[in-house]
Amino acid sequence: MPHDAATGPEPAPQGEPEPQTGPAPVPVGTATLRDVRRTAREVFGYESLRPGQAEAIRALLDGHDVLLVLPTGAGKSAVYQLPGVELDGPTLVVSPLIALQRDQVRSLLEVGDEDVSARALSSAVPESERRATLEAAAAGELEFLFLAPEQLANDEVLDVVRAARPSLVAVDEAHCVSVWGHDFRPEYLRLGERIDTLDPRPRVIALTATASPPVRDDVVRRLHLRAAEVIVRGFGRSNLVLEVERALTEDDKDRAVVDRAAAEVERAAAAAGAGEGPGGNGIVYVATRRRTTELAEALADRGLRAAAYHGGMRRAERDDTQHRFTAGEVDVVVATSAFGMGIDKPDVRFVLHADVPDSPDSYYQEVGRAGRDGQDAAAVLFYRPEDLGLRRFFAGGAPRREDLLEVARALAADGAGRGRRRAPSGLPRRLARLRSLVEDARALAGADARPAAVADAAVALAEERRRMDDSRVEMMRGYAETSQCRLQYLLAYLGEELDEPCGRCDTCREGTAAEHDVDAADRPFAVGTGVVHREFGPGTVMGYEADDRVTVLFEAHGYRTLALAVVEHGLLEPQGAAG
DNA sequence: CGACTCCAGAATATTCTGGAGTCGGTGCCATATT
Repeated sequence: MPHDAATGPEPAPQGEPEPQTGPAPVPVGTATLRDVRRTAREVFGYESLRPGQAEAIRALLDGHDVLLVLPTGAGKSAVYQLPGVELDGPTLVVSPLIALQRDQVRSLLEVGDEDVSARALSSAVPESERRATLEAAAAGELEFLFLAPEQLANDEVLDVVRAARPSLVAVDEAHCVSVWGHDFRPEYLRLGERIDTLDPRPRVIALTATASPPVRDDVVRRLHLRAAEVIVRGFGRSNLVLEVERALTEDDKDRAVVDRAAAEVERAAAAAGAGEGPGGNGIVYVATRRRTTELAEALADRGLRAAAYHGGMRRAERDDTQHRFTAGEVDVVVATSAFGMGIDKPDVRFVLHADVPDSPDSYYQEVGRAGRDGQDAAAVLFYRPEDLGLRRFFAGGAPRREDLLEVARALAADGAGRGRRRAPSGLPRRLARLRSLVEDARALAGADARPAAVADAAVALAEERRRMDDSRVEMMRGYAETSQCRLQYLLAYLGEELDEPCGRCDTCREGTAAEHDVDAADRPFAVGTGVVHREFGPGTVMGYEADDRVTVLFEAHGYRTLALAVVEHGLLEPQGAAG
């Protein structure tokens, strides 16, 4: 399934507004794919466009908005850089991290072409430089402007961007829209509406390396992508050797992690020494900041060059650790999920998870940092069922109804005055992050609904999201406990069918995967088709587990793995069939 | 949900047990204080 339209079989998760596909595509300017290929050669020095790149660029030129899901290292940046240069007007690049913006600006400036100007705008930029950037953008002298979505909440910045009349907006790491937008960084959910205020409305391309079907759907709808083309290029990574190691106690688990890390480092060094391998180092992911330092010390006691990394460390120290990792000066970085975005190191040889992550989405994202050079890389999850507790805690946290009511009242009061949208006046920070949720609830309940009704709808919506998050944790449990091929399991979750077991993961090596590899013809529903459950409502078949269970993504209940026996009892039926 | 800390109290003279309470991830920005 390399290429599917946004209107394809994917489910509409959660009771959110319909995607705003808007008018039919209108070709942008007169640039052709041939022009782009010439720019690729002459300006950027690319020999040719790779699979996915040409497709995405052509869709953009034809007037489509695009969501491109392409593995890291497959040249995502070029997909906005090339049309950015080719199209008249500047390109706005929305990027989640200041460090990432710096890297991207640097790599563009290294192209060394006078037409390729690039600057970033953030709180880290000194005032004088900020002025210069705003003036250059307003004067139309800037080809690429990088910023985080929060910058667009600033009216001065938004006005300048509007005046610059960008022809293209690129949203990099676009899974952040869905993964972070709902609570952590709500400005991600405002992006779509901010882009809509630009006149003429630019083309939009969203780019990410990892997005499961509901995440893709969420990104398309939240960014208000128009005439959207969703282009997905292979997740399949046959060089990742997946494995799960169970432990009874935390101490046992940590010992196993240290042993394994030491063995992997030794193996990589030996292979490099014998000229038979690329060398390289690895990452150990943990769930808490505290454990980063604990495990890094344990690894250092083993004689490894180990460093800790988490979001609470000082900027300079984080940068230093990341640099030493990239330069191969440390063997292992022990990190929370803060580590990784923007790391494009080809020879990461192993990614160990000392604690289970919150979802297969996160897990794939994190193990996907290993083996980008195509050489074998180990992805080992050290698993205790108890560790899922912390993940459930993070997934929990329902907002209080009284808070939702307060936000609903503030929104209702604000809605009276039209004109440019502003943050509801006087809303404390604590409540500001509930705003998107309440706005979604208002869209469902109707604009005229009373605040109390909106608050009720928001409670229901929050509950639905919590079920979704909880079900992702359960899917992670499913991964850890499955006896089928782990790669098949992960890829099925990401919406991609792998016909045969990978033959390399632990369950394949142990033979349990083969036992459960069932002929597709014996399955009651094809993967990707719509079904209706008597209790859970409509959903989409995501995959099969063992030979007696089916996993369905329900719109209102998230992922559920059901015994196939329920089909015989009529609990689960094809969509459209009469109940 | 579960790991950890703190403290009271019991069993014994320093250590153990259990209950209560706290904390746990990801980053932008603005603002106040050194």
